Amino acid sequence: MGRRKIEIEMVKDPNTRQVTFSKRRTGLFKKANELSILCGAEVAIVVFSPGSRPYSFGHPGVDVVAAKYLQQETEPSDSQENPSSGAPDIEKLNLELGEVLAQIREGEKQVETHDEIMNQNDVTKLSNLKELRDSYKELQDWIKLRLSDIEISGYMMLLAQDPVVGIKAKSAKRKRRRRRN
Amino acid sequence: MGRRKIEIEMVKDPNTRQVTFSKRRTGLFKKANELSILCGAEVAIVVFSPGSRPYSFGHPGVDVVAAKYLQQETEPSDSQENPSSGAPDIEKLNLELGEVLAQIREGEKQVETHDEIMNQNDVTKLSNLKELRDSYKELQDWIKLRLSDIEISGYMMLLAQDPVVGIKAKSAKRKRRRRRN
DNA sequence: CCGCCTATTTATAAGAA
DNA sequence: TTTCTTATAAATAGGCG
Repeated sequence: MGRRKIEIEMVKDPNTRQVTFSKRRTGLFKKANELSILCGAEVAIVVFSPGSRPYSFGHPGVDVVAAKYLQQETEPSDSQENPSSGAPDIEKLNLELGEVLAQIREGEKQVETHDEIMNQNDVTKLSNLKELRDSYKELQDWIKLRLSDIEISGYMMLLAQDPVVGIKAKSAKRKRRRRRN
Repeated sequence: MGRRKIEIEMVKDPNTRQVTFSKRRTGLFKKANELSILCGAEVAIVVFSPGSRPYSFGHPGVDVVAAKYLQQETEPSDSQENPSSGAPDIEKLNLELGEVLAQIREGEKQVETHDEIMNQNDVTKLSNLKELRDSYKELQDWIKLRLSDIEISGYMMLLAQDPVVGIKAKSAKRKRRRRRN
């Protein structure tokens, strides 16, 4: 969304990368804020800049969202389960993965004929290849998004050990008055 | 960014709200993914839908980002501090808050003359009022974004108790081979 | 809830301050 | 690093299946 289209890949120039990070981080937080307001959703974000500087956003507060998450993971049977993020349909995912692999293979085959295409000076095929590469990249992104859904459950299991109980926070305002039943 | 502009406020119709949530959550995660790729940044997001269903995104993994965050918060003196998210310039924030309050007052004064404006049938003033209201809303959002930066430090303190040690995950594939040093 | 589609609104890449 | 501006690329509201 700028003067010109850019590929979604590591920005090489360190300076430009930093600028891009700043601008996009702002955009990301703004989106998160809008999501929380529009839908009454709770959001928590943590980001590390290229220089490893931490940034974050939370509504109504990162700690609140985290606590809720932990609690939910601890007792998923009480209220309702969450197949969507806790355990997305693995079967379906595998199927989709299979399709993706097929498409990737297809793409590789085309890449092998790269030289041939260049010799043919066949612009049409060349653009086709580019499109394919793009769609492949999109697929990668899509998969990553789906996979991240899986990872989270592990993450939560990870933190669910000793929930929001017995904290010895020394600066934050903790308003933990809930116990797991 | 759609057929028509919408105000950033709770979407009333539950059905529409859910749809909006789904679409925007996808968009948010996509943005997060792009940010991580473009800038080599690490990102972790946790979201609760209006129906309290959890969703998340993480690159290279929520657990990784979290661990790094905790570690950094635990020993901030070693590498470098982070005034940007840990403790934004309170002084500056207060100044900006003051300006905002002034603008709000200004806005309220204008609102008081609302009837008068209507009687005057002065469209120009009316649109001015609307603009002002909008900018006010934007300011609120902006402030919330800034304030959220402050909250995070407390959150990290909270989780920093017992990091990534002694997990008993039972479903996800945990690739935890890290110990705190 | 997911996909597709289109008219519009937003986000943002570049460049300069 | 934040701000501003402008030209463009992207996201998404509303509708339909």
